[in-house]
Amino acid sequence: MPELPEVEITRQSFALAITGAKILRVNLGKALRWPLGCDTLDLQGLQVLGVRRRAKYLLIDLSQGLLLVHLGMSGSLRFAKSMPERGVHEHFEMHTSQGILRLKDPRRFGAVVYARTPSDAQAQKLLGHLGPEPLESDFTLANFKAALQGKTAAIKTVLLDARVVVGVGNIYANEALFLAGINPKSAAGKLSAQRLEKLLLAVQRVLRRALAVGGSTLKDFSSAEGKEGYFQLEMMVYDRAGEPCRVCQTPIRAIRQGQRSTFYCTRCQKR
DNA sequence: AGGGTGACCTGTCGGC
DNA sequence: TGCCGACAGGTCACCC
Repeated sequence: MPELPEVEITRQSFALAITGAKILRVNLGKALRWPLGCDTLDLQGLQVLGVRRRAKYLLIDLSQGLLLVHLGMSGSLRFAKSMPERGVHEHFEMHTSQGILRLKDPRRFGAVVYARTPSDAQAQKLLGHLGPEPLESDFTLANFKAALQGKTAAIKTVLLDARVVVGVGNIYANEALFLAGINPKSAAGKLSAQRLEKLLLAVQRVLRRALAVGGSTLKDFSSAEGKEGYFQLEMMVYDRAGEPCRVCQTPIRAIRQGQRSTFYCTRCQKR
């Protein structure tokens, strides 16, 4: 489900409400991708200082250490004063003095990991290699160019590489390439500076737009308050195989790249 | 070192 | 109706 816009919308939807809360009790369901990294009792009594985002991770700062939350492919968080009984796919639950936080994740590719310090080994493994935030000032043309230098891999695949830029997943990689008029199969290292700049701006534009409309709700994404997103209504190519291009009417083509679906317009994205 | 693949896990959907 | 394969918003580990 979640790429940068969905993760950021999730963050915004509960950060204020949970800040200042005391952790009362934590319950776990089935195993997620990685173990919590501490006893649930260790979290009791800690206070939530705030919620940040790095790449597709939510960082819940605590009075001691922090929780890294990743939504994987199918995860969503919910925060509310009270909730019905925990469902089969709700594998993490945190009762606090200000409400209950729950992670629902049917596929269990997501995770909640406790890091006692920023240098925690698991935290380093997950966050240490991450590249620039696409909507922050370190995502510059010079950095982007340097990251793609000499790469022969297809630009679509490279856009999904978190060392190059974080937060861009399959939907927004497809959409950004369309906006930039770039063929997803083009070798990343062969794109001119001018075309790279177009792509950089397209990545930012598509992410900002998705943020503005609450993210994409394809199947079941919603914010921690239960609000759905509407970006799916504006998708130009993603999941539109065979449908007419919204610009030139050419049927959208679907191919596989790196075991992921790619969608593009053969006329608007020639090279 | 870069690039490609398999693995993790559950649910859903289309085709026969 | 039922079964089976393909595929789904991610990313790490491993191979060459």
